[in-house]
Amino acid sequence: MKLPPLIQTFVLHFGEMGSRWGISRTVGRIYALLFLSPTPLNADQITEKLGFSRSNVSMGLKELQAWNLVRLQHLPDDRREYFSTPDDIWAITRTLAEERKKREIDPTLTMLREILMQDPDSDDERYAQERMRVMHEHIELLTGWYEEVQKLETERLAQLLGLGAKVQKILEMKDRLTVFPGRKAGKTEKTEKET
Amino acid sequence: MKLPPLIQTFVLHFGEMGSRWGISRTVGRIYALLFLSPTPLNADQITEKLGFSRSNVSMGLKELQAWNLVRLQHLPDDRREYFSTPDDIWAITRTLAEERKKREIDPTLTMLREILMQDPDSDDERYAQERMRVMHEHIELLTGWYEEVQKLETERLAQLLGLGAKVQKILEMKDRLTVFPGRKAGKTEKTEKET
DNA sequence: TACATGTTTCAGGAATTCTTGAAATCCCAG
DNA sequence: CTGGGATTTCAAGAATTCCTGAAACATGTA
Repeated sequence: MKLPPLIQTFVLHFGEMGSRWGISRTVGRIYALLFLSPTPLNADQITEKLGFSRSNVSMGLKELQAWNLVRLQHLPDDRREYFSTPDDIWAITRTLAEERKKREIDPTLTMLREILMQDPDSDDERYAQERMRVMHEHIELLTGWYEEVQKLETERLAQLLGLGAKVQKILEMKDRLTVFPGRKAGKTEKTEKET
Repeated sequence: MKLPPLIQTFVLHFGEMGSRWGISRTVGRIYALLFLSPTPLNADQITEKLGFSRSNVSMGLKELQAWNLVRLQHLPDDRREYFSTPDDIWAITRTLAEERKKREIDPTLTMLREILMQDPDSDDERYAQERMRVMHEHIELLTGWYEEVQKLETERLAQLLGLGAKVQKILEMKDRLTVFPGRKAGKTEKTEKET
């Protein structure tokens, strides 16, 4: 692997982190390389730059495609497949969140729903089921919020994140409006749900 | 392993998911068992219920302690160590988020900061560094928001999540107040940052 | 100190995951 | 239809991670 030092550091880091992110070292490095590349790369170029086998690169690219993390395109007068990552970092984040949810959360929600439909046979099971009910409700709350937020335009999302905890100020304001309804109270009090 | 069926399903599921969560099968199962248990359990009880080796349980508990996911306590007149998970699902979520950030995000932020201090030696490096700068800024925005939100009381947080995308309504309201300042505009326009 | 109970360490075998090269497949141009 | 570049599949070897039993260690008690 011969890469400029800055790029190499980044690529190696992504490789090492790969295991913590649920992908392999190879896949992490390929992604990192593509992310930093000003132009799309084909499999042979990746092989050459990273120095592992052609088939390994092929597998890695396949996995990245399954994650929707790379874009495949063709160049004019060239039969080879070129890969790149989206330019928009927000888009990347959205994809990442979506895919991780699909892999890490959804199966658990399904499992919980199935268990909660069954009847407990003992006190231990009754207690366990109650714990699972709480967990299920909690995850639904989190993913429900996530899905709503995922729909926001990037601009709004950035605005929300920029606010940080100042959201609290807004919530407090809303409370005041709800408790002592003013002109705008009608609009906001519908947003009340549970405390 | 002999457990009531509902509990066994949950425990096995957590074991299988373990790999996707960055923990091992063993650790996943131990955690699941503790989560569902109405009383704290000691290592021998866990060994007995899950049916793998005592030392494996010991390792697993050690790892769960490193994650701050289990609480160690002693019972009167008993020298053995008993383990349990916190009752509060919000507390569990906060811990999980904190630890994952520590393992999955922070090292990358550190690496990015180091690279960004260096001078590029070529156009490729210049381009790469620009990509990294964007990534770094983006992650800082996300983690900055996360840290703010992590400080909120659980009640406020639940309120925020319950709102979902209705937050957008509030943001729009804020916009209106900022553009055409009314009585409350002074308070909210300070929260403006970047769009 | 000797003993009993409980916990951790650790080296090696088991299981899983990763990586590779060779062969098979695909697909377009001529 | 054929030739050849491009990609994928696959079985086997390499590397890594997981799990175990035995031994070491720790701690409280007599």
